Amino acid sequence: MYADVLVQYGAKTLDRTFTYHIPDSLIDDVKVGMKVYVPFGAQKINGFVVAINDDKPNKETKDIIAIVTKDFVLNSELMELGKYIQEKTLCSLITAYQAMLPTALKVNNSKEDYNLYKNYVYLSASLTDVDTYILHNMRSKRQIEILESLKNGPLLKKDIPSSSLEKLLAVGLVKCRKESVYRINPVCTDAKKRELIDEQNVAFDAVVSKKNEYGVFLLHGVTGSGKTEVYMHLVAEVLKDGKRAIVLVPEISLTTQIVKRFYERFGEQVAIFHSNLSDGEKYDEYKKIMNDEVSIVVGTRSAIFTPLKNIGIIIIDEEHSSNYKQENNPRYNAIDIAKWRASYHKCPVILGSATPSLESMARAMKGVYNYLSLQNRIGNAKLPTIHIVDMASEYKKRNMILSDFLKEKIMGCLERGEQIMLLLNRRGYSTIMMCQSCGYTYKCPHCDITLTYHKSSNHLRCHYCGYTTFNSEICPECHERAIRDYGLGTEKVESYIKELYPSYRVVRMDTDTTSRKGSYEKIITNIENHEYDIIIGTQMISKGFDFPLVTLVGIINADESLNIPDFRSGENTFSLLSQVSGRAGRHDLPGEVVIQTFNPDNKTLRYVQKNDYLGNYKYEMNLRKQLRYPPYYYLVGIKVLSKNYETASKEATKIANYLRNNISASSICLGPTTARMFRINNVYRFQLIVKYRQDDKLMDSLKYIDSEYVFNKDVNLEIDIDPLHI
DNA sequence: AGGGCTTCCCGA
DNA sequence: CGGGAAGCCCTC
Repeated sequence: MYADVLVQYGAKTLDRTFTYHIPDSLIDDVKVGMKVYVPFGAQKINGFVVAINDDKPNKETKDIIAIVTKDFVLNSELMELGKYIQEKTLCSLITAYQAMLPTALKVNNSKEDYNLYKNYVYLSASLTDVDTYILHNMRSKRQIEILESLKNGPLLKKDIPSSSLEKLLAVGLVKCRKESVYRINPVCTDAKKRELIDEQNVAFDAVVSKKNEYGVFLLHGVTGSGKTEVYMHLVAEVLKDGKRAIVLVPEISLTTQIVKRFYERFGEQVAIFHSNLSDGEKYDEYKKIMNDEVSIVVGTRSAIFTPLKNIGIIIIDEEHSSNYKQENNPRYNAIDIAKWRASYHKCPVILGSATPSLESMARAMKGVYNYLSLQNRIGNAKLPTIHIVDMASEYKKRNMILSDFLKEKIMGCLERGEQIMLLLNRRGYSTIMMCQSCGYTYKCPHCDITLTYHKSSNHLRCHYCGYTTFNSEICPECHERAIRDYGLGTEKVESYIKELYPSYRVVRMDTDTTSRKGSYEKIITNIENHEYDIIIGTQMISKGFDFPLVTLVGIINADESLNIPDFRSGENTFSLLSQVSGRAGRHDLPGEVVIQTFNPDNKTLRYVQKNDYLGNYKYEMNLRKQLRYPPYYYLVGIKVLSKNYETASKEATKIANYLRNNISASSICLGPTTARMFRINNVYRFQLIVKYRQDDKLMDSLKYIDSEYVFNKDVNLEIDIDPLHI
């Protein structure tokens, strides 16, 4: 027998199988989807079996040396899915499989055992023998106590004093046993099920009536309308049929609150899966899923690849989030994967959002998706009142961070003992360092970007290549002592707020304060317990949070998001601001939102103020139509990278010419232009954009140019199909 | 990807 | 002539 094996390296040059002979000793054990150890040239490396057959190949073969992980096999559904990812994202097949596997099981990983073991002590003699021993040793109180306890089940070795244990082992009454245990053990607290109300029931029934077929539902529900409760009811319904469910959330921060609710309701039936788990934890959860010990997986993007069988529903919360798209190879979108898997299992996909992406909404309008809507907040809660403040006049009053209006609102809130959230979508202290005298700014010598000031270490750092230099107060250009920081970061806002409200408790939530394991959960608990009055944060505070005492949301600088030069900036700003506004007044207390901006008449902001999703949708759709952007056109982004400026430019032009001759006449190829970051780490970057509606030639043309550069060491290509940013 | 074989360049 | 870096090619 022979096995077709993919080798562990992701290089495009190796994107094909190699055929190995399966030695007799392994013939019964080698299976498709297994990791094997093989000789490869002069090396010995890991490979991944994708097919087994018995025709002898013309070429000479070597023997598979060993099986790497005996108890792990990728199932046939996921083997198929890998091919889809390869086809869809133009990555090598092994890259697709690698992306689907947790670190512990990745093909290039040779560490064998990720199990966590505990030592147990258990009775190894008959109860009669034990009781006889007890009768004869009445003075050994400690030993008797242990034996009595062991009658009810094994104990942890570490809980037994070693002197007693040694004695009991010696007389042969007990034995030790090493057992693998799970690191995460949820507890079901039997939280009582909340009943669904009117709109929720309509949505629920609509999905249930089509629960045994593939279909996509867009659940458009305003913030606070109880989407999560609908998800939970749907999951419960699916479990009743003996099927299973995947629930995706966009970021780790959101898993915390949603996982808590799923644990409370479904307990140990739930596995959690996100990249903040340790390799061992992820391995454990993966194992639970693989062994059919759980029925629900809650997690971020990568959770879509977990080997859950018999899936009855896939739910994607906050479906508009850009986090579902992976920004490096393979550039897949979890929503596409969800649709693929749902269609494989013939079950529904639920896309939930308060601000659906234009793509999803357009599909719902056309009837491609089933449209479901939740228009009202639960209970008495009303949507918050939104104010827009013009910062131009505030700057004249020297109010650089907070307007008088927002200060007034904050004070009122603090006096009433309520909580405040302030959003600023930029971490760090300040954006740029500039000389006030000559206008010099610090730039990275390797990249096309200004350096960011980090106050705590007094360093200037490039966020792309990591270049770091000391901050000097003297301008290297004109030698004046006039270097000043401009622009706002969360750090700066935090120190300003602390100065302004010294007797109140302030917390900052951004990647810098939440990166340590557990710190995130801790901050959330502390906010829930009202140990903080003011919460300052980046967009991570915008989604999903439900704190009853938060009644005021302040957006420090709405222009930050509005000014990003991307065709999606309007859409993204609308959803960011709507989402964060939705944090205010979710329960009995009414909420208010203050948006600070230099563009008070901006259309997007006005739609946010009126809470007019549909108005914004129509406005944006009109722009997209005129500019031929999604959802009217599909996009492909192609980046041409080279250390040599001329080479990059020349090759990009060559590719553009090739494409113009080899795509459908209705498609458009733009460029080449320099990419937005035209130099990163001394690599020059040119960019092409293809816009198309339907193009039978495009994929083959892309594959062709991709293959043309496989062996080119001076030029690298990055092809992004359906990019979120260009 | 990475190891081995070939080539090519420079100092002696 | 020899060593070492650089390029090239192959891997079942």
